[in-house]
Amino acid sequence: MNNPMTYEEFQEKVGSIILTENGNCPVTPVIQMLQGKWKLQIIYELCIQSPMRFGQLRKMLEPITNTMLTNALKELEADGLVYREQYNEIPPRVEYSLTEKGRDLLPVFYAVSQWGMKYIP
Amino acid sequence: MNNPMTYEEFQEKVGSIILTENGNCPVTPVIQMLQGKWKLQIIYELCIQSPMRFGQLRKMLEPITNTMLTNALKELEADGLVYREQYNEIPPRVEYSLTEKGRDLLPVFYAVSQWGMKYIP
DNA sequence: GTACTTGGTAAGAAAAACCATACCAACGAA
DNA sequence: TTCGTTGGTATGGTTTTTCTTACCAAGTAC
Repeated sequence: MNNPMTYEEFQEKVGSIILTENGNCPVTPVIQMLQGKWKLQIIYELCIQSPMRFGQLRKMLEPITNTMLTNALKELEADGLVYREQYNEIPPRVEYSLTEKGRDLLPVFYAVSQWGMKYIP
Repeated sequence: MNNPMTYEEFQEKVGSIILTENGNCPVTPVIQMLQGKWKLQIIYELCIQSPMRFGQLRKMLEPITNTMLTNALKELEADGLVYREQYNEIPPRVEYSLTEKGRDLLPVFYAVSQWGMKYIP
């Protein structure tokens, strides 16, 4: 991918890669899953350190609010990207980590960061 | 990436890949650039066929409105992903195509679609 | 018994994204 | 002269997302 492709080469790759057999785009639902102001940053923090407590995450993501962090984590958990472990202690302790499904996004991040390093100044 | 990594292996990859020298995340701005209900679909259509006229795109993306298509295309053009060529004819003719920068997103789409094919039922 | 801790909830306001509808300019065809 | 064409713009309304603020439960330290 370092030499610019011809348009014909590009077309060929697109046809075999982006389209699945039934003609649906598998990219859109993934991007939708990662949408929202905080989700990527949460995943990013959990890449760097895992597990992390709720309060730890909140401090890293300042100025995120409880509400937003809770909602984003719930959705990430519902999508199977994040695992939540609750300990029966007082004051409460809850730890979040990436699942294998979440960690498998690494090649995506790799591709994006390659692009970003080329094009983002 | 077909065999699950250990967490240590994962950490190592993250450290060398996702972080740029200055410590900023290059993933977030890319995802932000692709956010919005229509942008990915526009890029997708332009992958399949390029160049495309405004009206052609609108028909492919039905039920998109003029306003939304115009806005999305403007932003994609401002981000350098889409090229707009206007011809001095009546009735007007305007053609849109992907730039090299836009086409270079292909590895990203590839990585995403690999993930999607593994995890999206 | 009072204050402090953590990991949240609840309710409503503000902001952003999105949509519906109407309109326009300029030329060619009828 | 009127209609149809294309690629938009303008305006205002609805819906979705995000933010603000206040509150809670249950222990522990003082």
